[in-house]
Amino acid sequence: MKIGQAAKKSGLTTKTVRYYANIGLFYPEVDPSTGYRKYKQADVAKLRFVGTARKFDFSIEDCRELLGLYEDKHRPSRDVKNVALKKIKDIEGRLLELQSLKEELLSLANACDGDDRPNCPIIDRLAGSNN
Amino acid sequence: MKIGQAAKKSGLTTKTVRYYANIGLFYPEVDPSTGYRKYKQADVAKLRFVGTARKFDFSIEDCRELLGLYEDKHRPSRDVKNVALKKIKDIEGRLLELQSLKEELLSLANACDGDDRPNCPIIDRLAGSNN
DNA sequence: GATAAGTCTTCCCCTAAGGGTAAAGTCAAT
DNA sequence: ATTGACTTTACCCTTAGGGGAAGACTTATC
Repeated sequence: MKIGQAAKKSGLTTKTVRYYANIGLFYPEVDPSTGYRKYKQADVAKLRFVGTARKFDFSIEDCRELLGLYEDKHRPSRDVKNVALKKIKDIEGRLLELQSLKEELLSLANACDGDDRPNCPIIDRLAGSNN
Repeated sequence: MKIGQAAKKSGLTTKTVRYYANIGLFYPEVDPSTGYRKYKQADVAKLRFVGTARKFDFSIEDCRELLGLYEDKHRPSRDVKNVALKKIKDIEGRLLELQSLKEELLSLANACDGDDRPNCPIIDRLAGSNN
């Protein structure tokens, strides 16, 4: 099938599908006479796989690795798990950072009257009255 | 003072300071004979202000707005608070997303033996056995 | 005054993951 | 043969700067 239908079936845009081919995430067959990319069912499965992995916040490079493991029917599940655990660590790090950021912003916002008057602890904090 | 010292005093890189001038976050004085940017103490304060705001995850455009409020000694604190509240909403959204992502990844990772054998619920999930 | 080191300038390319658009070639149906 | 939908490559755009080159300037030393 051509790229449009492969995109539709995989839930991606043609732009994204083309991008994945360009960066060599995997190479679809190419009709040499027209230059059109040709996608098989297995290719659509790979696209869906990558699309799902992307939703799980895996980077393209992670996806490249995961796709390799997906295609290797003899992979050690350990390898997959390691990729997942690394991503979990990453997410946990960001969670902590965002959490503390939110805390401090909340306490600043709570301390701010939010009225017509100019006095503002948020501005004060950003200006460095507390570093 | 010249850009290098202003950068040092504000804890930013010269690259960043120059960038802020280029995008018009604020315009330092420029010596017309040499083209050198000249920073005053007040400019360093602005740089520090922006630097701190950036650590709070405010975008450059947010910083532009906050800087305007910072300089306006008659701003309504409401305006500042609104910027902060919007950012808090934003962060909360990301927190929820990351949280649920982490949950699902964790349960997948827990379900994966992580040994030499190929069977892997993580791969299965990404391949769409559960959408 | 000359020269070397350090600092400044602009300019261009790079990042992640595509989105938007244009020009040109192709396919299917009329 | 023509129309309209689809495809191709190619270029610029996004965030917030980082890296580095080439040339101008400054400061210190001789």
